[in-house]
Amino acid sequence: MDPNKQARLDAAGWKVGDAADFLSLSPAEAELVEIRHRLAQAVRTVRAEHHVSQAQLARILGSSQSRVAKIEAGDRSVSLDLMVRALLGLGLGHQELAGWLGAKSAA
Amino acid sequence: MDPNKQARLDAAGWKVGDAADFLSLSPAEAELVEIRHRLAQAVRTVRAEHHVSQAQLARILGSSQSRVAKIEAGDRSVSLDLMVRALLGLGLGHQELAGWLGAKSAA
DNA sequence: CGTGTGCATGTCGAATCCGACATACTGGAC
DNA sequence: GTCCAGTATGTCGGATTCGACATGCACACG
Repeated sequence: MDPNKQARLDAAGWKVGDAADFLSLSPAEAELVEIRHRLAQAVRTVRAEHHVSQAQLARILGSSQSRVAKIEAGDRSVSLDLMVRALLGLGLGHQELAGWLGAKSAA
Repeated sequence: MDPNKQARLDAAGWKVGDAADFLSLSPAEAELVEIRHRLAQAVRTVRAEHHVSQAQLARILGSSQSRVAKIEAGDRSVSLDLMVRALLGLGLGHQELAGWLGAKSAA
């Protein structure tokens, strides 16, 4: 979070934590959320780099545009399986996948 | 594959390919198989290192021993989600997960 | 020998996730 | 302004995956 914003919120009497604090997630649950978010970002980024529309990716996956939109939105109805299949469909291998999982966040 | 073994099979008139050749999988399908195999291995290895039984891990996950066995066997009825949740339940974070995904295989 | 612990496999009803479709919102071209 | 491609959101019936349980096998200990 932007330190300036945090300072302002502090001054206003707000407690500042992350989503895990707020929802009281276990460490494992928080990690799963992080992973889902990273993969969702990866799909959106890689797809854009390849100049592929959601509809086109959907065809590659044998799915529909709406589901691709949900993948990138991190919708609750989307499993890790589908996210990973989307990335593989975009041509990534397991090594590159590991890169998206493990790389430091752009913050 | 062990080069010696391949040489022996060659001598016997066998064509030697990998599972993807045999089943004519697309690259993406082959990658998914690879990923599932790596995660299954990771669960078995990390669990053993922590001296945790399948039944104990099952309790951590809120699941049953039989499902943990299927996870480690790479059973078709097990999703990537469940495999990842198992690893997170064993205390791994997304970085370590990426390590298991991306590390070079022991061959 | 019997007993206990750990792991594997098959099957079930219930829960989740899927593709598909309808629909709505956006931003750029004309 | 009207279009249109791209994206987002909600819902549905059917497919997949879930936890649970039963059961079998192997191995160690007594």
